[in-house]
Amino acid sequence: MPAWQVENEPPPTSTRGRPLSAKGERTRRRLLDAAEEAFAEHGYHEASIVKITEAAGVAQGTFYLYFEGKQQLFDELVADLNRRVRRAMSEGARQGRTRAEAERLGFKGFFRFTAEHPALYRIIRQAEFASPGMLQRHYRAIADGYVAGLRAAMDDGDIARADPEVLAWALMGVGELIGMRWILWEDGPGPREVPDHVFEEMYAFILRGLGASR
Amino acid sequence: MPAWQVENEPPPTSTRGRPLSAKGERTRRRLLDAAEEAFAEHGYHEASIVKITEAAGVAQGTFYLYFEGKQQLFDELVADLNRRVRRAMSEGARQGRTRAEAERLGFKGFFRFTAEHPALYRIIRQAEFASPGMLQRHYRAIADGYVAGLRAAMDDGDIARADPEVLAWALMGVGELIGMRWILWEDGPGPREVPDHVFEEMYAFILRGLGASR
Amino acid sequence: MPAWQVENEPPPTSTRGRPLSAKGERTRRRLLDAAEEAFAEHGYHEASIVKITEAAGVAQGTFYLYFEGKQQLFDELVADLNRRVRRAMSEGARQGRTRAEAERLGFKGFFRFTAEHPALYRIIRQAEFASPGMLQRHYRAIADGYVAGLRAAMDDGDIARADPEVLAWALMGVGELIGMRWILWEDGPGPREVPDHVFEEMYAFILRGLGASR
Amino acid sequence: MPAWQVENEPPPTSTRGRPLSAKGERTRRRLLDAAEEAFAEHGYHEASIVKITEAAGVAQGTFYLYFEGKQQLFDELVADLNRRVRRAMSEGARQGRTRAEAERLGFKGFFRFTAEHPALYRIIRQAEFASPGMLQRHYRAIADGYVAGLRAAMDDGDIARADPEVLAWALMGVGELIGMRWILWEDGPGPREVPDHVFEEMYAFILRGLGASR
DNA sequence: AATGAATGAGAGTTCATTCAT
DNA sequence: TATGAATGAACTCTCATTCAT
Repeated sequence: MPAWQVENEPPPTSTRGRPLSAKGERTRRRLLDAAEEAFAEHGYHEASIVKITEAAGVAQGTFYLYFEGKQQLFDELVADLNRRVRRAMSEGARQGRTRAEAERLGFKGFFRFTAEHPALYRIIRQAEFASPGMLQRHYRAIADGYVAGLRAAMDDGDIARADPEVLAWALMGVGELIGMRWILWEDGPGPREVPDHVFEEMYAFILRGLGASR
Repeated sequence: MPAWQVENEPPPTSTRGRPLSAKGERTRRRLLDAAEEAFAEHGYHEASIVKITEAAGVAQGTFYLYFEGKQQLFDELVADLNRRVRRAMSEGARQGRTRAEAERLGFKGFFRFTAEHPALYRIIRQAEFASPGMLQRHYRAIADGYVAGLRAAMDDGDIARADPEVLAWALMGVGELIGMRWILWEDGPGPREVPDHVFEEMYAFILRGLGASR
Repeated sequence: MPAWQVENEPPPTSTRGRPLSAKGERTRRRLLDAAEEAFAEHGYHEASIVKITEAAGVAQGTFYLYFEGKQQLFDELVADLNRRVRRAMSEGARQGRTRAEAERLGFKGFFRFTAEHPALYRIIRQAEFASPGMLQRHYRAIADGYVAGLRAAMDDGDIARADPEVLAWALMGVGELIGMRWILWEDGPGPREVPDHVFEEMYAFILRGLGASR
Repeated sequence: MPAWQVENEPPPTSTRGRPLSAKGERTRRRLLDAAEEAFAEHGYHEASIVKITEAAGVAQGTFYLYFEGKQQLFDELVADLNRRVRRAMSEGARQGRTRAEAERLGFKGFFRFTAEHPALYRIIRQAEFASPGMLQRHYRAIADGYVAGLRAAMDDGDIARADPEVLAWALMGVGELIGMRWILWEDGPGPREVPDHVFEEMYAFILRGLGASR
């Protein structure tokens, strides 16, 4: 029941389609990291190629050896982040010995990831305009994971029967706004997780909402 | 208990101190409407002043007679929309004869408004970068309404005791993602409300989650 | 028999379609002139918008108030030059009292124009790649004028019967390479016409070739 | 009287002084061929080194082992094509048993070559800006061939006395525009020669124009 | 002999904003 | 109150060329 199982990603290639040398792969990674930070800090439009390449320590032209353009880079970043949250959620869930525990840890995984990568939120939210297709794919992929988990839980009688699609989006919404409020907008230095009591209150709300037998 | 009661602020009707003539007010309104549509359709950056003034049928220079710049226009739009959703929610709530009914109708009001003004979502979500301060104010104002309502309901024993701040953000999250999924992303022509069964499933989830006594 | 009669051109407008103010028309003219010179001197690709606007004494952005882009400017220039050569040829021809004289003066008109506007050659020849469609239109329009004139001359028995389309292109070729050799490539300052004896030798060749009765 | 006899220059086969190995020569040839096609199809500026090396199947850096730069490559291509047209014309002429026949076949040779190598036209015409010096040399070399042939014909009384330089450029012009119109611009697949009747009409025009005794 | 990652100047174009009218 | 021509900085992207391997 690692509901958000992540497909294997293809090895990175250059714009011309050739596989990358070790050095090339390093450069590409530097660009991706710089871009993630720039997009998260300034937003899609203000994060210029100049800023990104400067931060990565390469020339402007170099950028186009590894990405087709700004848009494609952004898309790739969204896909990458999506893969990574889902992996974080799955890995969290896998730790649980009971299903109930697994679900709980999946949620925790989500918050832990967003605490460590606030860029997730900030990049995803821009996708509304910068890359609408990717945005929908992102939510869809997470929703699918929830739907699968919820359906299994219903079949086992762990939670009340209800439309899992509706519940899935409700759960995502809860996670999204709680995370936004207590992780993203909490200032001060360093990564910060959702405070325990907030998590507990939220999780209690969810369990009751789902009609959990326990 | 119109929880999101809107302060009776006068709509801004002056520029550089001088009050606006009737004609001026009309021009200003045309610009605001054009901007709302442009921002919603193209996003903050792609919605250029040229596009906006063209749609409003005025010259580019005219724009700067009514607004200090693009940013200030956007801020004003966010504030305006915020006022309008809150009024829609309050008005919904006011129709209810019991508190339970009021809450339910408040929620309905929110969905009705977003169905009629998809611009709300699309503009709010951009505010993350285009106007971070306004974004927080927007959510804060809605959360405050929920908090007040929830607190009252707890006091009356209608729902279980819990941290109303957490619940408020959870509820907003549910509304946001359900609306996004079933209003914003549902294509086809014309405004479209959340389907009934989705609303019911969602609302049942919420009631259970809040521990509503019925 | 002004065979290259020129259609009336529409009044110039701005990019947004509005008719131009007097000042606007002056700016537009300055840009066109600067562009003609730049294209003729440096060729399509080397003639950058920066060079053109600098020569015209306006900012880069101003360019786009009057033209959609570099390509469209170039096309317009080709159309403009085409119109002007044809007018020069027609006006030459109109001076002649007999048809024979008219033809001769039409040819003279062509050479006079190219002497005064070497840009014609240099711009037309680039059109091969910069704007293939315009290039064909240019030659076609001139050829049509020749065909009409030749047909009339055949009907009157002034020249031998032959395929006028072939003859037209042959005549254009003669004019083009003679002009290139003796006008364009002749250096030294100032405009320079084809030397008299060259013109006479060339024209004798043509008359014989056409089987002119005298 | 193979008027356009080509000097027996050895094809260039060295770089930086060192003679080329067999493999090197093959690579160099591949680059030249790729370049001819690229220049003909896209024009000087659009034919990038990337496109050329890609088409040739070598790395970008390899290019600079064989050529000093784009410009020099282009010059060499022009020289090469010039040599080849002239050879084609000479070889055509050599087939003729009488001078008259030789001249005619020389012309035919020109058209046959351009039919098989439309790149000739397209590359030459770009030379106006890409390599002005080469352009003049190209026409000069062909004109010289015509001049020699015409002078000989005049001495033999085959054609009327006239300035051979003027006639030479007139003839080149005729060939150029007829070829452009009926070879280059005739679409459809595959190489295409000038239609017979066009050739005949054109050639009759030329013979009359030259005052050919036959 | 060959590679291909890297460069950086320069291209065309957009756009918020100003200001003389 | 309204215009719209003009600005110029900033943008994304291309490309001939170099050079360490």
